[in-house]
Amino acid sequence: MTHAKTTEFTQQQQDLARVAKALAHPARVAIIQLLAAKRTCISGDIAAELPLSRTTVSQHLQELKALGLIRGEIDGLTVCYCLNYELLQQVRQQFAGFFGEVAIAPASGPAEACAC
Amino acid sequence: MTHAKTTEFTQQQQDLARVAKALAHPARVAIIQLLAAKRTCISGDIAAELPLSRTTVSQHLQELKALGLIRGEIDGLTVCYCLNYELLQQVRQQFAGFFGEVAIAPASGPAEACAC
DNA sequence: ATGGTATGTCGTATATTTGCGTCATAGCGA
DNA sequence: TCGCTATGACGCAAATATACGACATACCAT
Repeated sequence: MTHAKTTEFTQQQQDLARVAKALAHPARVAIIQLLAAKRTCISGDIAAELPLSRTTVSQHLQELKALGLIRGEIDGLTVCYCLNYELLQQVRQQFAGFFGEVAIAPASGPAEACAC
Repeated sequence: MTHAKTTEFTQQQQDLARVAKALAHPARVAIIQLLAAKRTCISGDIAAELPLSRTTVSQHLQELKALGLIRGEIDGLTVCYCLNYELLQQVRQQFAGFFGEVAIAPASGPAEACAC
């Protein structure tokens, strides 16, 4: 009985893990914050603000874009990256739901054995 | 000017990335949800519910414990794993703050060039 | 003590992530 | 047209994450 594998992970769990992974690197957190703070969202400008090479920043941008969290529109020579606020709101709800389900102390639940 | 590295990542960004990484795997999301749902939080029981070997689940538990999100108390032969609700609340606030800063559409900001 | 059970640790193999240099592409201006 | 600049794509190396079997430990019941 030591390993049973009765259930698979739910879609909800996989979705949450996917978006969490997008935030699992300081560079990507910083990129999102930068895009939220500044109006000028040019890829090159972003790279200049981060302690990473332009190539690496571009990769992180692609990852965020693949998830749909940011959008990139070509504007002549430069590329304009912007946040996808609709999806961000959705993700915010996703996290809020998770923490609402998980972060509330038992308080007045049924008695249990575990005392920790 | 292509790579400048003017700033480092802030502590806030690193902290958020660290907790996000903890949620970046479906197994760890599932573990937290299990601990929140059930009162019986024995390591073996947890492993039986997941499509992973007991060893792997134990590793994920160690990762969560290292971050402080869960606590493990030895109870005779078995180990009682419980959520650290205080820290979870803190993390919830951390995410709420991040999304509050980032997920709100500009609406009536100063005019900008980018139309996407 | 002895055996059985529940758990963590270690070593290892594979997959993924991260970071960056180099190249290719594509637009802009002289 | 001819460079020049901004940017993504490709390939590679190092680091990290993931998964698991085999072993070690510790506890309980007999």
